[in-house]
This record gives sequence, C-alpha cells and structure tokens, in this order.
Amino acid sequence: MGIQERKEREKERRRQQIMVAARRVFSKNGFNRATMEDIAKEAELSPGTLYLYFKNKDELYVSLSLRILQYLLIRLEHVKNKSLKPEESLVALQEAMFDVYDFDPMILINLFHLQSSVTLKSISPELLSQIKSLSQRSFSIIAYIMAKNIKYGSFIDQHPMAVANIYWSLFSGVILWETSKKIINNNDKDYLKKTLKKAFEIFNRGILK
Amino acid sequence: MGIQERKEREKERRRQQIMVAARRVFSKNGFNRATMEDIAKEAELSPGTLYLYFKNKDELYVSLSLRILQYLLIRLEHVKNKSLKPEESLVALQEAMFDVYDFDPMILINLFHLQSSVTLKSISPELLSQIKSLSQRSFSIIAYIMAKNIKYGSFIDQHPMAVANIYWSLFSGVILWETSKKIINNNDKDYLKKTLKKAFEIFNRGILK
Amino acid sequence: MGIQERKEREKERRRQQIMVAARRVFSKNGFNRATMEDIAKEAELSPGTLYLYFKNKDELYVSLSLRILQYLLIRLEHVKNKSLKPEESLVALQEAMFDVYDFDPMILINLFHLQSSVTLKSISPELLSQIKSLSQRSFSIIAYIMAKNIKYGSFIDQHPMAVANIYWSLFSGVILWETSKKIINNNDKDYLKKTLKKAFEIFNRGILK
Amino acid sequence: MGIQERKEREKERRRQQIMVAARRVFSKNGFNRATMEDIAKEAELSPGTLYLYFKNKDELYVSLSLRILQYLLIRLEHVKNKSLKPEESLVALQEAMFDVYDFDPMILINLFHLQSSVTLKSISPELLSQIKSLSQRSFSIIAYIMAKNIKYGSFIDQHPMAVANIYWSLFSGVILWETSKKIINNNDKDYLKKTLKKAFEIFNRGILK
DNA sequence: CATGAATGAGAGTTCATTCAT
DNA sequence: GATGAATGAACTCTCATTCAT
Repeated sequence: MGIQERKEREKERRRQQIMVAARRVFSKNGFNRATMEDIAKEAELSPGTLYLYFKNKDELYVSLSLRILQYLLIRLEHVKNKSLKPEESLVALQEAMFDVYDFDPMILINLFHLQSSVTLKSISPELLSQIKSLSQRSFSIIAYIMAKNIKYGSFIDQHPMAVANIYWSLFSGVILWETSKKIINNNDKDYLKKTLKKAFEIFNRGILK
Repeated sequence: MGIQERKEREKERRRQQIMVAARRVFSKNGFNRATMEDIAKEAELSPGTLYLYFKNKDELYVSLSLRILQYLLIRLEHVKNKSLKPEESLVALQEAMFDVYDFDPMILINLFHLQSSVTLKSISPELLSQIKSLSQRSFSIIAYIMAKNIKYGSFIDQHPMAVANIYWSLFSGVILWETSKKIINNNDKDYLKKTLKKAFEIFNRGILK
Repeated sequence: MGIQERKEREKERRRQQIMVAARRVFSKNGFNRATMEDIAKEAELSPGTLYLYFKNKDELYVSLSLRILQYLLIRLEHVKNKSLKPEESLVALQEAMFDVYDFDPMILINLFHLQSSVTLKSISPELLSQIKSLSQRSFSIIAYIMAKNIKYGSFIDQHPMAVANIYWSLFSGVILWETSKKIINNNDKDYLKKTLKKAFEIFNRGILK
Repeated sequence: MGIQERKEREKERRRQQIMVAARRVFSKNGFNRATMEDIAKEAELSPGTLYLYFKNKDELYVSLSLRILQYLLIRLEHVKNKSLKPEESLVALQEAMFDVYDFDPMILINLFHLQSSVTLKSISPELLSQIKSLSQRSFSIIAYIMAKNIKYGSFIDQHPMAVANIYWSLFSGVILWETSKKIINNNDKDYLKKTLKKAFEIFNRGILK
C-alpha cells in the first residue's frame, strides 16, 4: 500500500508541475496565445502528457482558478470559526481578502475574468460544479459575517447577500482596475494594496451605522 | 470639396456599419469564437472589406470600446460643465454612470475585460493612445468632481485621484460580478441596477464627512 | 449572368480538381494513410482550400463514390428506357455493369468497401441521403429488369428483388476478389473481366427456365 | 520439458485472450476508432502487454483473420476427406461455407475487406505468408471439388479454378452486400442466409450440365 | 473601392508505441 | 513477463489575412 500511496503522491506532483508551468505560460501570453506545446515545454513534458492529467486546455486553465478558490474558502472558514465580535470579524475578513490576493495575484485576476467568459462552456460538468460549489460556500460565509454585523446593530439594515456582493465587487473591481492601470501605463509603482485598503475603509464607513 | 466630405461621411458610415455588426457577433460568440467571416456576413460585406477599415481583428475589437469611452467622456464633460453644487454633481455623476452602462452594457463589460488583457499589445499605437487619452480625460473629470466635494468639505480628506479610482473600481466591479453571477447561475433575474445603486449609496455614506 | 455562370463552372472545376487528386492519393495510400495535406499537395492547393469544397475528409472520400453511383444510375436508366426484349435487356444490363467498372475501377471498389464501413457516420445527412437515393434508384432498375424476365417466363420464379441482390452481389464479389488476388499475389495478369463474364454466364444459366 | 510446454500453453492462452478482446473492440468501433488502450482494457491487460504478443496493431488485426482462415481450411479438408459423390460434395461444400460464416460473421467480413487493403503492407512477412498459404490451400480444395464435378460430367466444362473463384466471389459478395444493406437501412431483418441459399441454388443450376 | 477564393501557419488533440520499473 | 506513464509525431481542421480580379 506504500506503493499505491507513493504513486498517488507522484501523480499529484505531476499535476502540480503542469499547473505551475501553465500558470507561467498563461500569465505571460494570455489564454489564447498560450499553446499547449508551450506549456508542455515549460513543464519539460510532452504535449500528450498534459492530456493525461487535464481533459483539455480549458480545463487546465480553469483548474488554476480552483486552487485559489479552495484557498479562499479555507481562509474564510478560518475567519468564521474564530468566535469574533462583529467588528473584529470584519477586520479578519479584510485580512483574509488580502491573503487571498497575495496567494496568487495573477490567478485571482484570471478568476475574475473567467467568470463572465465563454470558457465555462467547454469544461466538464464536474469541474464547473466544483467551481460553483466553492464560490457559493465562500460567498455564504461573507454574507454570514455581514449578517452578523447587521444583526448586532453595527451595520445599517441591508440584505446581507447584497452587502456581500458589493463587498466582493469592490474587492475584485479594485484589483482589476489597479492592475489594468499598471499595464496600460507601463507603470511599476503598485498602488493596489493602498487603494484596496482605502476602498475597504470607505466601505466600512459607508456600511456602519 | 463637397465630394471629399461626402466620401469622408460614407467611409465613416461604413466603419459604423462594420462596428455594429462586430458588436453583435462578438457579443453572441465572444472574441475567440467570433470569426471575421461571421462579422463580414453580419455586415453584408466581404471579409476583405473589413481590412480596408480596420487593421486587424484586435483593432476592430478595441474600436468598439472606443465608442463607449467617447460617450463616457462626453457624458462626464456634460456633468462637469453644469455648474452644480458638490453634492449635486455627485448625483449627476451617478446618473452619468448609469447612462454609460445603458449605452451598451456588453461593450462596457468588454472594456473592463480588455484593460488587463494581452490584446492591447497587437493594436496600433495610435489606437492605444486614443484609448489612453480618452480614459485619462474621463478619469480626471471624475477626480475633479471628487476634489470639488473634498474641497468644499463635504467629503473626507482623501486624495481625489484615489477616490476616483475606488469609485470607478466599484462601478466596474459590481457590473462584472453581477453579470458573472447571471451567467454562472443561468439566471434571468437581473439585480445589477439595484445592486449598483446600493453600492453607490454605501460609497457615498462612506465618503461623506 | 455570364460571370455568374463562369464562376459556377470554375467552382465545379475546382471540386473536380480536388476529387481527381483525392482519388489518386486515396488509391495509393488507402483512406487512413492518405492525409489531407497529401491531397492538397497533389491538387496543388493549400489544405485550407479543400475545406472550402468539402466539409471534411470523410465527405471528400464519400463524394468520390457519388460520381460512380450517378454514372451507374444513368447507365441503368438508359438500359431501362430502350424497349428491349427481356433477354436482350439482360445483355444490356451486363454491358452496363462492365461500363460502370471501366468508368473507375478503383472508386467502384471503394464504394463496395464503403458500404459496410463506419465512415458513413461522420458524413452530412444530405450526402448520405444522396447515396441512399442513388443506390435505391439504381437497384430498383435492376430489380425491374429481373421482374420483366420473370414475368415473361424466361426466368425461374423468384422474388425480383432477391434476384437483383444476388446479381449485384456476384458483380461486387467478383470484382473485389479478383482485385484482392492481384494485390496479394503481386500479379499483373488481370483475369477480372474474363471471370466476370463467366460469372454472369453461370448466373444466366442458373436463372433461366 | 513439461514446464516449457506449460509456458507455451499459457502464452497461447494469453494470445487468445487478447484476440478475443480485440475482436470485440474492433467489431464495436471499427479498425480506426478502436484504440490499443481500448483493447487492453477489454482484455484486462496493460497496453504494453499487447506488444509482447503482437508486433503492432495491424498484426493484431490481421491475426483475427487467421483464425477464421484456419477454420475454413479445416472445414474444407473435412469435406474433401469424406469420399462423397460429386453432387454430394457440393452440398457438403455449401454446408461448410455456412459454418464458416456462423463461426464468426464479423471477422469473416473483416477478412473480405482486408484482402484488397493497404493494411497488408505493414504486417510481418511471416504473417502474410501464413495468410497466403491458408488461402491457397483452402482455395485449391474448392477447386478440387469443382474439378471432380466437372470430370464426372455433372458440371459444364470450365476451368475448375475459375469456377472456384466465382463460387467464392458469390459467397463473399452476398455476405458483404447483405451486411451493407442492413447497416445502410438500419435494418434489423436479416435476409443473409436466405439470400445466400438462393444464390447457391442459382449457381448450382447455372453450373450443372 | 470591394470582393471572396485561396492561403498556410498553427492550433488542439489523439494514440500507437516504448521503456524504466 | 507485465506494467502504464510518457512520448511525440502526425493528424484534421480553423481562420486571420492577402491579393488578383
């Protein structure tokens, strides 16, 4: 059974190896200009091998997002499980969001772009449902935190889900826009975190009673 | 010279005709799956003709964004030129944003996606600089309105440009995220405008002194 | 309209040009080992061009059979339309079969092989129904001739359709088998026509009252 | 030496196991769409193992035909060895042919298709010569039976080999054509045996003095 | 100006075959 | 002998782009 286990581990490592390569190639060339052969070369594997681990290019691409969604969920569950006071949980939430961004900025941006993309049509139902499930579970935790704050009277009375949506929108909006600016202006200076912090400040002031 | 003019006008009309067709095809199939032949057919022209008006597929795509950027600028200038009280100008700004969304939601979303994309690399410098110029001019108007409110003491003291960025991020973030949700969940119900309104409310509460 | 016509003609000529090339390549390498690139090269065209005239490789392959089926039908109709005495029509039928073989032996053999192949699954329904229709119409003429002979008392009493089937089976069987022998034995001597003639003689003796 | 033998037997059994699986997969998917992996799975072996018993896919395919050719020869020798009267041997021959068809219809059809195919080029000379040898030996028995009938004056005077060829052609022709019809027309009703019987009847009437 | 047939590079993907274990 | 992960050549097919008419 040790052999079985070792094989499992090796298989998983291979998957990771491919995903690491894919990450690099996708982030350099974008989805369209990245070819499976590029990725194979980057992973020091043959093109055929990629298809032993991923059904097709789309699935490989989407799988990258899966990792960050998993991290997001874990991070949010961690926040939820600590029994914090409402306002404390808001701070913890904010920290979680920063962590998620730091975990893999490029992939997070991919995820934001993915959502409204056509790519979703050609991936396997299993993968799609995994994504949906992870998203929804994460999202309901954010809503839960918002609800707690509303219930305890520290937040204005709004539908928690709506507030969660706005929170997430602000998060993704700032990240996308600050990244865009950087690219368009060939700018090295990165205001992202500063802006994100300010954005959350304004949000908090706006939502507090 | 009348002839010259008429030719100009006709040429411009042709361009519009193509862009209208492109818009339809891109929005139906997405950028990748939309072929130049599809667009040509939709425009009742031949593929070759498209290349008399646009350097390549990318330029045609990006040109669509140009239109909405132009509209955005005009709309914002209109807000600026009316001599409104600070808080009034904020309301007017919000109205402008809604108008821009209504002007062409699909293309606006494209614009948001475009920003951090690789597409920008294959378009002509002229087109790129047009985009930059329009963006910046629009942006400085938003910043100007924010500055006015800060100066007149109704807003908390923050760098106007930062506030403008957050404002725009919130706008784009809500639109992208609400659209995403609709697609992922195969949902027909559209909460976008309602959520956008609430988002601006929170922003306003958060930014007001 | 002269232009229209000329274009039609040229388009048809192109199709023929491709089919001629395909015929050569398929007969040299067989279906599997023949690549679209080979055919394109043989036709002095680019691979892409082939797809302007044929949906895919299968369709191109099957289209070759269409020509001979069309010829078969024309030839059989010709036999039917001549008002011949029963026994004369049998002679005429035999001549028609020989003509069909001479028209394009290689493609005729393809047709025989095609029938029980899996290829039929990936061709367009239109093409398939064309093939079916041509086959059936041809076949009913053979049956019609057999029926005439039976009715006039020169043939033994058998179901005309069954007799037609046996006739066609004998025809295709002899052609396939004689061709096979030639290939297997690397034989240049061609007994096909002689054998076919004898086969029909035996058939005739066997069917005559 | 018992060990040697047992190993031989086991090796042969393994070969059979693979051929049984191959038979199933080929008949389900056709030669092209059947993959070595499919066959391996069906045989509950790994792909690599297949290559320990067969040089390549073509050889595996052709080996299936070998079995039926062996059966054909045995069956024909059996007919020959019984000292039958000429006309009786003709009946026995017919029975043998039906038995061969029943032995494995699908593989028999494969064999008919194989004959004029390009596949033969990529198999080993040994296998090819085995096929040739079996075919020829079978064939000469058919010719022998025909010769006997001619010699004894019950058959018209024709070259026995030619008659044998026509006999075999009729047999294969009917089988191929009836199978084709079934496939093309999605027909479940199977007229094969009935038609084959009639075909032999006509042949017999045609060949008898 | 407009056409649209032709191009041909290049994509994703498959799968017979190999070989280290 | 058996495995099965890895290979990589080769395939079909697409489509942005060109250019003779």
